[in-house]
Amino acid sequence: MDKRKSDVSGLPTGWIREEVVRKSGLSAGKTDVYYYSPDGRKIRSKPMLARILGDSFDLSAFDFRSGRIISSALRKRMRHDSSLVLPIRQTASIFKQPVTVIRNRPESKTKTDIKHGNQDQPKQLFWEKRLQGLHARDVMEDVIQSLELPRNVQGIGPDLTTENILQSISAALHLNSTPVLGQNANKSTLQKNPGVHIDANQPHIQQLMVSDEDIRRQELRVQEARRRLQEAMKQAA
Amino acid sequence: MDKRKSDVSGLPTGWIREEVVRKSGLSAGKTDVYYYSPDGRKIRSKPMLARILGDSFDLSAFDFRSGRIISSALRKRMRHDSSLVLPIRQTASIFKQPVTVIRNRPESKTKTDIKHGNQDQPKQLFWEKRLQGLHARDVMEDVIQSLELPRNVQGIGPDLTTENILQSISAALHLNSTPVLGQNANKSTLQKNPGVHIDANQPHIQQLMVSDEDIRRQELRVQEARRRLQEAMKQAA
DNA sequence: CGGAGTGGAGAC
DNA sequence: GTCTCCACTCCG
Repeated sequence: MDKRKSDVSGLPTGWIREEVVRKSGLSAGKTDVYYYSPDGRKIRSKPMLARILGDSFDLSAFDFRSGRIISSALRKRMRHDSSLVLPIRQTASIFKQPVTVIRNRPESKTKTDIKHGNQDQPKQLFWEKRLQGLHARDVMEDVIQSLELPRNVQGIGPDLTTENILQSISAALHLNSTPVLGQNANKSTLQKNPGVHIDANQPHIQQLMVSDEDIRRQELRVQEARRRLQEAMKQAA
Repeated sequence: MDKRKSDVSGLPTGWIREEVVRKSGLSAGKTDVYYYSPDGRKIRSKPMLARILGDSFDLSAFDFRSGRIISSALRKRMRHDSSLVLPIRQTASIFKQPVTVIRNRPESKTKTDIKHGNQDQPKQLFWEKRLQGLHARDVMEDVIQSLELPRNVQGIGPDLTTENILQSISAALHLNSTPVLGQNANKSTLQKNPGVHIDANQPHIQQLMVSDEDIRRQELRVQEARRRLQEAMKQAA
């Protein structure tokens, strides 16, 4: 069968994404994307998804086809004919605030300008640093310890904590529709001029090799964890 | 029961169409259409119908749901990108004949033109007159006499024979999905400028009133015919 | 009658 | 042009 199911990074847990290739007809070869809600309902479009999730979840940046959060969702709004659009400031943070529009050049010129370049909201290069000093705590108010990173995962940037690096990787895994690889430029180039050389779509780690040995070691770890879980469940039964 | 059976104007004689209304579930109120072949088989879809009729009957313009020939079936083909479509003349009678396409205006202009107005094949207003002088004959080569029309069925048009009027009514009953009423404009207006005032979707008769008395008289005639048939079958048995 | 699968109008 | 979304078909 030409189907694939997978978890969905952009939705609450329990949602499943399915991709079905059309096998015949005028649209043969095209794919349809479906979601299954935790209670098993099949969802065939974003409006239908919005109806089921209700106000509990903000879908404005959710891309139905890819199943990911796309910050460029904004781009769509900017394509409207500016003469028809209400005078609304076209940025995300204060979205829907009325503002005054002043037009003193031909409309077509204005539209051309808007089209150029990346329409995403600017992103701070090291936004993770704003979270430094904040900690999740358990019910006893004790700080929850962070994960440890493998030695070959090397952060790139000024005074990044292990948490910062994890935040950076986590955000990339959630937001990217392209592979998450890390920074391509070498460390000294990056430190000379981060504003120019850092790839803002990649996490702040050096690119690294994952060897067959790494994969084998991880498999063993998973097997061991499963064995212990099995043990624990036997004890409970 | 919510069923209706009727003859099918778009199929060879002997075929019966049935309409069944769904009574419950998510699709309550929707109807399913079935056909019964002359030998009693139940047909549930157009592909199944095509398989049974084989090449003997062209279903391309047959609309399964309504049971009628839809000349606008052509419209679908005309929407394709003209650059991808084989050079085929887009008219019904010689459909699928290769022809040469000459383009000497911008393609967008051509497409815009195609979109406007009715896409059905043009129809001669008085095509029935081309059949004048042709007669069905029985095995003895004698002309089969036409029906007589009731006095209140009045033809509208130049020198229409009784046969012409019957042909016109018959075609309308076969092709229309709307009620067959006759011409709405009055006779003198029509004769002044038929090209403007004739409704090509209606037969060439004046609209007429059918009274309760007409209906009663027709019922009596049918009852009499049935009685005579019953008589004849008794004689044969 | 349900539902997978496709068609196609409308949005972009 | 391409894509989205939902109505519809067809068969279980």
